[in-house]
Amino acid sequence: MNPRANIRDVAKLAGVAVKTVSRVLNNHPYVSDTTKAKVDSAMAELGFSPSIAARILAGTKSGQIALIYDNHSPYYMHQIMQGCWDRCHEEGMRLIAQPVDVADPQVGEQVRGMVRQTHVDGAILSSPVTDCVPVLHALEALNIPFVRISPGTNHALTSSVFMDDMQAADDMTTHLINIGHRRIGFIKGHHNHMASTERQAGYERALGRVGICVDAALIAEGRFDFESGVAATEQFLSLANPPTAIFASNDDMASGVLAVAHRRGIPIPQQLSVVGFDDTTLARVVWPPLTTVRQPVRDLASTAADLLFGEGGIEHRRLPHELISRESVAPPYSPSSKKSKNA
Amino acid sequence: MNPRANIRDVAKLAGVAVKTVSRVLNNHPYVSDTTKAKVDSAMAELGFSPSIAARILAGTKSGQIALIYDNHSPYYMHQIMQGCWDRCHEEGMRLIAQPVDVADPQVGEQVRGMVRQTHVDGAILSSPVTDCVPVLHALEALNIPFVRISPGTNHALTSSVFMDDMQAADDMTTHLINIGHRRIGFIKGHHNHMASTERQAGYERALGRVGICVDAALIAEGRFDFESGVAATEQFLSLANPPTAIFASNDDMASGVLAVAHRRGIPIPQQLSVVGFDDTTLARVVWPPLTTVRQPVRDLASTAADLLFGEGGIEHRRLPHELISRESVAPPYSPSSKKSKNA
DNA sequence: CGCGACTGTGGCAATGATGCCATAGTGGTA
DNA sequence: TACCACTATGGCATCATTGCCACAGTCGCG
Repeated sequence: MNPRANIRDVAKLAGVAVKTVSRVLNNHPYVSDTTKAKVDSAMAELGFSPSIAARILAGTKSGQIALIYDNHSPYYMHQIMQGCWDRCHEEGMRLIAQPVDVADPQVGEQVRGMVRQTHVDGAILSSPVTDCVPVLHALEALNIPFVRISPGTNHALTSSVFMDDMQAADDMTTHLINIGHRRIGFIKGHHNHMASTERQAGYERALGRVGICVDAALIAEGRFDFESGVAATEQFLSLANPPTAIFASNDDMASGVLAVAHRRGIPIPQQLSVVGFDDTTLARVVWPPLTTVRQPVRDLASTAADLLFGEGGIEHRRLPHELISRESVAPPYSPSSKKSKNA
Repeated sequence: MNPRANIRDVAKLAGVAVKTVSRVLNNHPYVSDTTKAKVDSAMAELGFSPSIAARILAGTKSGQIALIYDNHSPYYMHQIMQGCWDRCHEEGMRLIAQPVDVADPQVGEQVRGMVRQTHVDGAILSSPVTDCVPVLHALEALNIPFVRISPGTNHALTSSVFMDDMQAADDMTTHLINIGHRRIGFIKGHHNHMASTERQAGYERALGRVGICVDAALIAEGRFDFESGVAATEQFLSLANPPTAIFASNDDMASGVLAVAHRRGIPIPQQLSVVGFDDTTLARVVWPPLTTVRQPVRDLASTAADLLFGEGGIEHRRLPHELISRESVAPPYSPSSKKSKNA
């Protein structure tokens, strides 16, 4: 229990060379079982743990990877971190979580400094950093491998993991159509997330397939937060011919829809159907629980770590989404006669 | 833009000794302005950034601190991280976020290994790690400074930042009493958080002050999550004489109360008042928005970092809480006659 | 004028682990 | 038998920076 035993102390106690201890630490193949046992017990006795600093300095790998993010959704990031962490832990890697500000003009320089300082072996990028050009340039220049979670552009550049946002939005929209909705409001996500565009495209594709024209009045800007969901809903409900269902691009905004509906005394889902996207915890705790698309966030993150630790070839992995039906959807409200009117 | 310029390259280009460059890097007092300028421009030209690995190895400080946590509330942790991060960033420190499992018998050993490996200069502990004995022992043995956020025990041990949980719960309970409530259900927090006990004590103190007996049937176990809020509420509402208000020890559980009420068609706040604790984002996005106690989480975290960077004397800082009134509270429901009955 | 305090700079050892090369024993094979 | 490949281990330089000590010049003061 020496406050700071080093590899030399271990070597002395075990009666072997320093280099041999190093081999044991790194699971080098050519070490006899008896030697390994001696070293292991010496390490245990001294309470030894290797200094990453020295390892970085002497070796070529640091055993650390960075998670670079700029996402303001706590639920989402919590899951991303867990997924990365779990996989890193299994692999004996250390994870360095690095928040950045993609709008900061210095962001590339900042990432570069971080990588140079910490000597991380690789990086995982979470949206919207995945499409932040200065960061991508910096990482390419540094020549370290990185994997992107749900990138929107440059798919060929690096390995990536993602889900099919367009198909998922299409599925959800189709679900609403099948139930009978014809006027479906859509709240876009933050414009700096590529997924926003994809989800909108899926929404429009589904409408187009059944011959419903896209009505610009039924598409609102959003920023993935509660407040923008509220604003968009106010806008929709003030229309002469308001939608019978609202599809928000994430659960936070869908909660905003619910809040406005509650305030106005609009029963959900009887008079207005509401659906979200992501299936964060939020979707379960609001009232009514939200029908939403499950995005396998944690799996995306751990798969990203997988790819980073893997062979190194560029690989793309699509993970399946799932439509989660809860209680926020019902057939459209019809006072008496059924008149469906498009555009 | 050499991929890896080192301090020697900088020294050569600037025409000074390596040691002088080191002084500039560390803002050492005895460096002339002209020398500093030469060195700075050389560093800029080479795109130099110092290797923390070498710095750690050679020096006594690493410029890194650890945030050790085991909290399953994404909102809470998100704010804690932000607060720590902001303050560290200002100070030029690197923050290493380290999730642990306080229930793991190995947790002490794990923390010890982490500190030894990363050479962190100090640590910030978030509840419930603040009261995890193996971790406390490990950190003491390692002899590094650490600050605890909202610790429940051993206040003398280290610096800490906290709020007055008991007083806050007392304030909230008193608020409900003042509005007219006499039967107030209380949902406890997770037993491994010391704040749970404090909050319960505040609740009981407030009741006691106005001569209301504590009714064991009106106190339910909880675990700080949505589901336990649901369970506790079901239990309360099945009583012959159910409470007219429910005080949940955090916002997640309060959301559980709302969900049950909505499902049963109980109008809130007209027939049941609901209050939470923490004032996380959740309190604003559920319906109706929750009256709750604002816990200054982010400030707690940045203050913790402050204390860690500060003089080193043991110091305790209490941050103020605030009662946030929203729309989940109203006077108790009285069908016709007003009969208040205690115990 | 001489001494001490302060300012500004340089040289060298030390930090803890790995990379590369060397060495030695062992077993199979032409 | 000689040779080679493979297993198992050791020795030493090396990574990039800081701590400690030394040294030179300047300034103020008794």
